[in-house]
Amino acid sequence: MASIKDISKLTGLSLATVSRVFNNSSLVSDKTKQKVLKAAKELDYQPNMMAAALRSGKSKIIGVIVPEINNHFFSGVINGIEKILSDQNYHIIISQSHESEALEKKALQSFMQLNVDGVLMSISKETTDFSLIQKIMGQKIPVVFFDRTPSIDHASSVVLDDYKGAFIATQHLIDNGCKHIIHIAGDSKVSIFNRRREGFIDALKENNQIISEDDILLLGTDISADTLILKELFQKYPLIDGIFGYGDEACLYIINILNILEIAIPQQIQVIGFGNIDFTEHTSPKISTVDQKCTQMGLLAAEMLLKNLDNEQIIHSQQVLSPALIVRESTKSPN
Amino acid sequence: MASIKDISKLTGLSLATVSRVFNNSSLVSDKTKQKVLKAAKELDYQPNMMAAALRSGKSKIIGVIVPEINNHFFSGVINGIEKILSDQNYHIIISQSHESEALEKKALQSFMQLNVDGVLMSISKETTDFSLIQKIMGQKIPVVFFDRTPSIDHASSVVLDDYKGAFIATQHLIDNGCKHIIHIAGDSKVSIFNRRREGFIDALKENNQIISEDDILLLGTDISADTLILKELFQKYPLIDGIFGYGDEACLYIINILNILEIAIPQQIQVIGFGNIDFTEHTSPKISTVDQKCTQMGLLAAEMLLKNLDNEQIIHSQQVLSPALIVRESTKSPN
DNA sequence: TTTCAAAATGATAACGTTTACATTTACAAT
DNA sequence: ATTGTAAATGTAAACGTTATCATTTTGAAA
Repeated sequence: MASIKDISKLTGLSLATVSRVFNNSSLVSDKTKQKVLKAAKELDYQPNMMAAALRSGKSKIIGVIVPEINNHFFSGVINGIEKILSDQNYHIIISQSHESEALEKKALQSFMQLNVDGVLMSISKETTDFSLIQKIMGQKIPVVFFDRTPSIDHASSVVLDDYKGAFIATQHLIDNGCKHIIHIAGDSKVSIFNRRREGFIDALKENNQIISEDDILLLGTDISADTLILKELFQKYPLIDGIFGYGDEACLYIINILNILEIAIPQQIQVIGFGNIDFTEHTSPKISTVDQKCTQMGLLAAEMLLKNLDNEQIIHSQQVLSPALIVRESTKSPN
Repeated sequence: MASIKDISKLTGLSLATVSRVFNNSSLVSDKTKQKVLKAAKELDYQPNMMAAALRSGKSKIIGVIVPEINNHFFSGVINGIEKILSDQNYHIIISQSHESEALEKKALQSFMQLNVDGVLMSISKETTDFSLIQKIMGQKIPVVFFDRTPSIDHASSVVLDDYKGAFIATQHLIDNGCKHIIHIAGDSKVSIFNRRREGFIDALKENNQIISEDDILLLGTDISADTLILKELFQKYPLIDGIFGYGDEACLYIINILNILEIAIPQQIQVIGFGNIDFTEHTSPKISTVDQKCTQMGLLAAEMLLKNLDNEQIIHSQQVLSPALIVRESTKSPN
């Protein structure tokens, strides 16, 4: 592999000037610049990131941690992140926490050894100890959280207004004439799922609808058991006419159960999800849902990080994105 | 950040011995080893990968390129890769080609600048020029391809027997009594989709079933247009009783259309897919499919790479995995 | 005690950059 | 012609490791 030294020899210029060319320093004449670039091409020179990183202290690597890459939402965020950072010649290293605090810690350790210039992350469900994250932040490495944020002061973050998303989804069902709506809730360890639940409850309250304990269900483990649960619920409350699921997968699952119970969607029961995952467009009926703006979240998080990479002092800011209602076939169109 | 130098000062040992401790060299006494480790803990020492990589020429980084991380199959492979490599203290850097030759090239360039020790990749649909890949292989950097392999001599690879998978899926339909099966084909630029088509054709031939041009369709762009196409096809050939889709998403799409056309699955038409993506278990009916052994593919590819990382001379080998039939509700059970 | 090999440690030069500082060159102003 | 200043280039020391070679220590055998 050719190095800067070889270019220096070939052109007769010093190491410093050659280096300056690749860092497009202003204090190098156009003539020598061309000479260097020509030699570089001739020798098929590839800059050695490791050496540059070692010397400069800047690795040009950004570490990204998500719970699972195989998740429509997170991979959408990653796409947004890539769009911004690869333009700025940053290398991105993606790690998965698989919702494990230990794996998340391991990834962060790895990032520190690799001397990443910044971190973008969505914390795992399990994580309760933020000391390592705070240590990294203490070392003046900018960190931006997206979607799932830790309870830490002075943290930069981009999140979705999950409360609002749940609220507009529920409001949509109410506007469509639903009088008795139930909610399939997500893991209460995840704060965003709790906020969706709150949005659901408040939308009902604001419309003077009554909610009982029975109206919020945790399903998704065993389809035959869950089918029975729902069947009994429908017998107990025959007026149920709307379901708001905490996620699109949950809706697919519920729709499956409703099909088994031979309940017509949206005629008898209207169903709305959360996420706007690709498959919602390909199911029958197509699922109404709430778009999470994943790509935009990635773009914003990356931009926020970039600002802190350039600036000397780190500025913390919190951004909240508004979700968008997507009406398809599993709910009626409001008149 | 504490360095090896600080440990050296604190313990009074030379840089060399301290370094040896972290590379668990055999020629360092147990006593000094403990002393060094204690000092390391005290100073919260984190080895600097960049420096080590620069000096040793080994970055301990493996580059992985997949077309899309948001794809059940590829993310499954990545999980397999991670399992093997993170145990061996390798850092994994994942890039997406998004099926673009240019982005794939960019990722490879990036890998070279980062001095990756090895590459695991599945090439993009678009890629026709393998010169950069060959250049990397020429530099004695081991490369292992998975799933989608280039037409290159002396390449290590792990692939699925897509032909066999298509064959057993089709055979399953025939065993279930299907007399007229059609195939929803995938992009002919992707060789694995072509092999699936061949497997389909050969299974029919072997069972003395007749195939016409009409029996292989390319759908998936416009659902109302495709509904019309299928409606006309079913009118022309009322005996159609089986559909083999090149992928699970295609099946979801087809099932959606069959629902619109009010055709019963599997009573009137049996449907089988390819991939065993999570959602196939949550649809109604649950989709019969072919498992692609994605995690196992990742495990094997990573192991193959590891062997070549240790060995001085690179040994090329090709491994072919056998797919497994998964029978669910969209096909009948064979008697 | 001496001898010698093996085990353990040390000194030091790399690896390929960047960068502070020093030097040279170019060229306008005197 | 001389000076002064800015632009361009050069020198050399770092960055934190590893690896070669040299040196010391250890401890068993003679």
